[in-house]
Parts: sequence; C-alpha cells; structure tokens
Amino acid sequence: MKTSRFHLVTRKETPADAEIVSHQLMLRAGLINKLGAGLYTWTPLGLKVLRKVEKIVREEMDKTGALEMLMPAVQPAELWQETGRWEQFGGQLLKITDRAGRDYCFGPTHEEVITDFARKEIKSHKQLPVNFYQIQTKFRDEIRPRFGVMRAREFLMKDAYSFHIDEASLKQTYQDMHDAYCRIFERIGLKYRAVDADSGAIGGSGSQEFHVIADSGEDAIAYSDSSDYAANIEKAEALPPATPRPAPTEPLKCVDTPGAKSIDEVAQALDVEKDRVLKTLLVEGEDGPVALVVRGDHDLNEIKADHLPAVKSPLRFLTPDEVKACAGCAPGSVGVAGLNARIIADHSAANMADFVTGANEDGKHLTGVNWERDAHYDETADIRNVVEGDPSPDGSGQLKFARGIEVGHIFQLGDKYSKAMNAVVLDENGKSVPMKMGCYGIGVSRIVGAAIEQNHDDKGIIWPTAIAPFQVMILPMNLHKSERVKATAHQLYEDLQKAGVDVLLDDRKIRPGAMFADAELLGIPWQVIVGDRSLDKGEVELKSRKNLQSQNLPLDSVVSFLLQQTTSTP
RNA sequence: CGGGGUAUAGCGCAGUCUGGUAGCGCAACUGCUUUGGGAGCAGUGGGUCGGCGGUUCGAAUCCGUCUACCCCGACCA
Repeated sequence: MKTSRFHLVTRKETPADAEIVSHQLMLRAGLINKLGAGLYTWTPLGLKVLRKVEKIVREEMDKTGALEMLMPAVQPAELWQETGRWEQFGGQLLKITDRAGRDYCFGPTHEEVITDFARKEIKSHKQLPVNFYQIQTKFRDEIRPRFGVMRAREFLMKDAYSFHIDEASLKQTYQDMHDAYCRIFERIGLKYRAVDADSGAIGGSGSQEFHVIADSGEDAIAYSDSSDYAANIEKAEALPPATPRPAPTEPLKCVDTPGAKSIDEVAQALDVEKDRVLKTLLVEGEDGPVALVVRGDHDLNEIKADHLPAVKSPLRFLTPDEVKACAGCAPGSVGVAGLNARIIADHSAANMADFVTGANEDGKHLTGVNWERDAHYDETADIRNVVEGDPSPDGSGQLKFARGIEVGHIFQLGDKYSKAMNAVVLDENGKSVPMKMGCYGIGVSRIVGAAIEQNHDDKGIIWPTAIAPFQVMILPMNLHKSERVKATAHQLYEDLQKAGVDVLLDDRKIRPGAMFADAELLGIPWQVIVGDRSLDKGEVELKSRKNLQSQNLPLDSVVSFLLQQTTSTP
C-alpha cells in the first residue's frame, strides 16, 4: 500500500477525552474514530489490525475442530424470557421494538440463540461433541463505557459454544479451548495469564479468564512467581500458616484505648504492629450472630465469607445497634474473649499469640490475649484476601500482584441453558438427556487496545509483528527531489510485496521529520529509510520500532533480511 | 443511577464574570523558499458558538429547559 492511496490521518495533539494511553494512541494514529459514547468507527488502518487478530483467532479455533457460523445480532425477546434473562440481564441489554411492537434485543451474547439452534438440529448423541463459534458484533449498554475500545458498547467478540453428552467430554473441549487460547495470545505476542475465576452465579464447575498484563488493567490478579498459578485476587486461596502457633508469653491485660476504633488507631495507641491486632467483624448468621475474625493487616474476603454454611447469604454486617445488643459495645471495641457469637477465625488469625482484641466495652482493649487460654473459636476457615508474599496455593513460590485486562474467558456451563430451554438428545440407551454446554469468549476488539496498552513508548505504538497493520514501512527521504531515492523506494516496495511482506510506502511529499514522527506513532515494526546519504554506499537504513536502533544494509539483502525478521518474531 | 464537569472551525483552547457583528495555535488548501527528526514567509477556505424557548434595541455571553459527552462512585455475563 502507498500512503498516497491510503486513508492515513494522524494527529499531533491528544484528544481531550481519552484517558488511557491505548485510547489516546488509537485516536492519534487514526485507527478509530468516535461516533458516540462507546461507539467507534474502525478506519481502514484500524480494521487491518482488527482483521489480523481475527485471523489468528479463526485459525486457532479451526485447528481445534470448532465450526464457524454466524448468528443474528438481533434476537427475539421470547428466547430471553425462556431463560429468565430478559429481566435478569438488566440495563446492559439493549431492548428494541419493531414496527409491529414486538420486542427484540441487540445480542450481548448468544447462549439463547445457540441453544435454540442446538435443540432444533441436534437430536442424537452421535452428533456430539460439537463446538460452534462466530466472530461477531455484540452490543452491551454499559452503564459507563470508557477507555475507547477497551470498554465499548459495541464491540467485536469471538464466542464459541460447545455441546456434549457428558461432563468428561465437556472437560476435554474446555481443555482444548484453554490450550487454543494460550496459542492465540502467544501468536499475537502478548504477555498474558490464565486466571482462575469465580464461577459465581452461573454455576458450573470451572471458569478461567485470560488477562493481558498491563498496569492500566481493571482487574487485580494474584500469580505465583515460580509457576503457572494465577487467580483473581478475590478468588485466590490463602493457605494456613506453615508454622505452629507460638506459646503464650504475656499475661492478659485490659487497657484503656479512648477514641481508638479502627485497627490503625488501636495499633498506634498501643504501639504495636497491625498484625498483632485481631479484627472482629459481626455478621448475620444462619443461627444468631457470627463473628468473623482476621488479622489486623488482612482484609476480609466477602465472597469467601459468604460461602460459609454458618453465614447467612447474602453477607450482611450487623448494624451498630445490633452489635451493641450482641457484644455490649460499639463496633470498634468488639473482641473475641467471652463474645456471645459463633466465632470463625481465619487461619492466620487462629495462629496469633499475645494479640490485641476489643474488650467488648467501649474505650477498652485487651492485650496479651491467647487462644484457648483466654478465648475460643468455633472453626477456622479461609476468609481473607491474599496479600503479596503469601505462599502460592499450588505450593510453588510466592504470590505477586499484577493488573490485568480481561481479553478472554472460558466457562463450563453444564446444563443451565439446555435444561431451561429443553435442549435434549437421545443417549446410547435411547434416553432423553439435556446436553452439557461450555462457552468460550474472546474480546477481539479489546485485544487491539490491550496490545497497545502493553506495547508502546512516548513516541507511539509498538505493534507486535503478528498484528501490526503493516510489517514494514518504507520512508524515502525527499523522494520528490531525488530520482534515485524515488526509484529505489518503489523498487524495494515492489520486491517486498512480491516476497509477501505487508509493506507501506510513504510517498507523501512531506519533510523527513514529519515522516519519522508518523512512522513512530503508527508503530510499524520495521522502517526502511531510503536516502541519498546511504545510497551513495549502495545501502539503505533499517530501523526497528522496538528499540529504535538502526543499521545499514546493502540494498540487495534488504528483502531477505526483512522476510526473515517478519516471519520469525511475534 | 448518585456526585462533579464540559459543550465555541477537523483537533487543542481563549472569549462568557462585566451583552455590542467570533478569535488563537495545530491541521487543511495555494504560492515561493526550505529539505535526515513534526520548517519559514505570504495568502485562502472552514463556525446554526450543542438544541429549543425567554429577557433585551442587540445574546457565544444573562435566565429557563432539553440533549450530548467526559471524570469519580455504585453496577458489571
């Protein structure tokens, strides 16, 4: 492609309403153009990137034997009413009405449509297993779209849905999808982690999210520094301490702590570290109040606590009045000694000795408290958030924290949708059984933003070669003045094209400085600089966008060098 | 949905308080000069000042109202 025949519009200035760097660079490089909140036009340049991502996704899906199809974006309300999601999905569902007053939605996802398709077309276990996918525009009416294509309302997604006769088959395809996703992100050239996710309200037995690691990510993830283990911070398991509880050394004492309510205030008033203070939180239980206790430097994990049988779900903290009725004091002075509630201690809290706790009397705390001697817990459990430095739950290494951008998820759905929509097949015994389902999504357009978020510098984008809009850009210095530069640039352009390299020739009549600035903003992996200076020696200059280092190469070896570079590195 | 903010040329902004015929920089177009890191000079085009209504001799400016967009929060298969 030549710039003179391409639509290339770049900007020096950053549009005011773009917050994060990927959004700013996408606008400046002219990959997207905003139409409305969360609505973007993909320009010819942007679409080239999007299509390259799409192609990799499609190739890897096809390799697993998944079958591509295309479902309607507009879906009848009846289908969503069958699964109860017409109401349940809430405001994110864009509802529309046709001229006859019939209700539809613009699909935010396609479980209903595919399940309807499957119940009509799949009747026998012999047709199973099967995995359908599509790459299609989705619409979710986000409460707050932001960050450009990272959280847009209309976006491009690859969604796949698999159908199975039993759990074992589902698990096999789930694993195949996991492996395919790893290959996809590796081919694109992104640093990523597969992260255990909470299966939450949907049920099912397994779910993993794929996160691209970037500081601007909206999700916090914990990962092991020496294994593949990674999980959402809220989901990561906190192991019990490996060392036994120390023996008591201090006597129990009651001290005045006027005005000290929070852990910080108590620790400061008594001049102890926060990990010596016990945090006692009273919540509603199935059978009277329950006290959840964690170490002062730890945070309660409400999801873990909510799952405890003794705790009433959904988790609710007692009001100050209820705390007063239960413990006889305000929330800031509640303690475990003599407390009339079921006490559930976090593993780390249960391992404390000579600790500080509220005295169940306003303005007073107990010091030198020890389990068994002074107080008792009814059970121990994992009810806290992990912190950096905790041992990894898989037994290998320590946990570190990072921020991630969720670009994919895979899910074992089980029979949630097939049961609700009566999608059944006859098994080997001629018995009618609901199919097992899995679903697997990749945010195709989000990957473009995430890739920039992970690969840029102060000059612009640094595309991984696999998804760069062009692999090579030819920058002729003053081509309108030098016939030799012009002829060489065009010859190189033709040779590279013939060799199958995706090349852009900048034949605009602009000064070298502007040309360099644009090339760096656009982030094309290799620049070939053609100028009289190096042509005198029969050479051209090659510059890598990654490190901005340049080298001179004889004219006749440029094509083979670039061919090798663009096919070997991601 | 709660809180805050903004809306003036393609982009970034001034002008609004104190009403008087709309400006700056970048970008675009033309010409001349310049040419290895976003050139200089001269000239040109482009604006329902977000919409509607009101006050006024006169409204970008004051009042009312609606809309759009952005930020923080809650929400998020």
